[in-house]
Amino acid sequence: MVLSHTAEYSLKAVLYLAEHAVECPVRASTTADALGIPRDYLSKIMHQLVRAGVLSSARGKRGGFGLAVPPTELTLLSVVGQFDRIEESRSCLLGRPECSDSSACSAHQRWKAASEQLLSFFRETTVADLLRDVPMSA
Amino acid sequence: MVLSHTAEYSLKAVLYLAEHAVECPVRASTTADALGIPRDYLSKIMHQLVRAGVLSSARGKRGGFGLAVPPTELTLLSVVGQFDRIEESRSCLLGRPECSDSSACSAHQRWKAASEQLLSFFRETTVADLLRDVPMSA
DNA sequence: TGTTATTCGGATGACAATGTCGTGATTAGG
DNA sequence: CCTAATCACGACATTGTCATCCGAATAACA
Repeated sequence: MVLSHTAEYSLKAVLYLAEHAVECPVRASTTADALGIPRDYLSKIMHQLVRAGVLSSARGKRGGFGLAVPPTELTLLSVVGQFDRIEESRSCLLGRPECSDSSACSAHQRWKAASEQLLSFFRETTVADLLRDVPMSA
Repeated sequence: MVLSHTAEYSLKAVLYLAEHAVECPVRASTTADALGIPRDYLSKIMHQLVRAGVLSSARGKRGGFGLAVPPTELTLLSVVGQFDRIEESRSCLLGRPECSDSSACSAHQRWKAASEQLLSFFRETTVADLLRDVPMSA
């Protein structure tokens, strides 16, 4: 519910590359097979991450994908945000444009707290944080 | 992002009815026009809420829709949950089935906190809570 | 230079979410 | 009883997401 399939795939792939693409680039098909994601679709997702500056790619015989940013500086938002617009979580749950801190509906405070916490999770957690102790089996 | 269009429509409609359908039922088209929602689509959504026991309906000349449950006892989850499966928010952000409190990835704690807070917002907030002081202009 | 492995990226299809339409069932009021 | 108003509900159209296919472009290497 929170993340689309595409966004979840992108996050899994980035984590996989952070682990396996430290020396040389890793092919898209290798990544897709390891994670159980459709090859051609993941390829497209990774390509989009390249254009966003998150991944780097190399064509040709020993080509593949790798991180373009150190894991400690790569937030989950910069990955997932390419596909799901989680920043634009409405300030008002009901889409009222004028709902704000000054002119708030009574849900505003509680809703803001919940949505802000979700957003800050993606904004403050880095890829390195997710690699501490887990081998990312699947 | 958090709610689908359908779920957001349903919540808006319920709040509108909670305010305007206190005496007599309110027509679907009136509600749709007031909220800027496609008429026939909202009609379908409200009908689904009737079958779920959230709304009551009356056919015929002076028919329309009204709440079937007092606003103080109607949680947002019971409305929105008819359309979006927000309860099944994955325990692990990456869909790892074995990720749990005992076998947790390093994101688990923070992710759990954020998603739990979101869920409890919908589970504990009632329609009455959202009506305190706002006229729900749009 | 030619072959091969790989990314790049457009064309296309499957499917679900969203939105529209039309017909029938039910009720109020003349 | 008749008519207008309204919900009930399935059929259809549109749009967006997810996924596949295939032909380039590119680079390593013999």
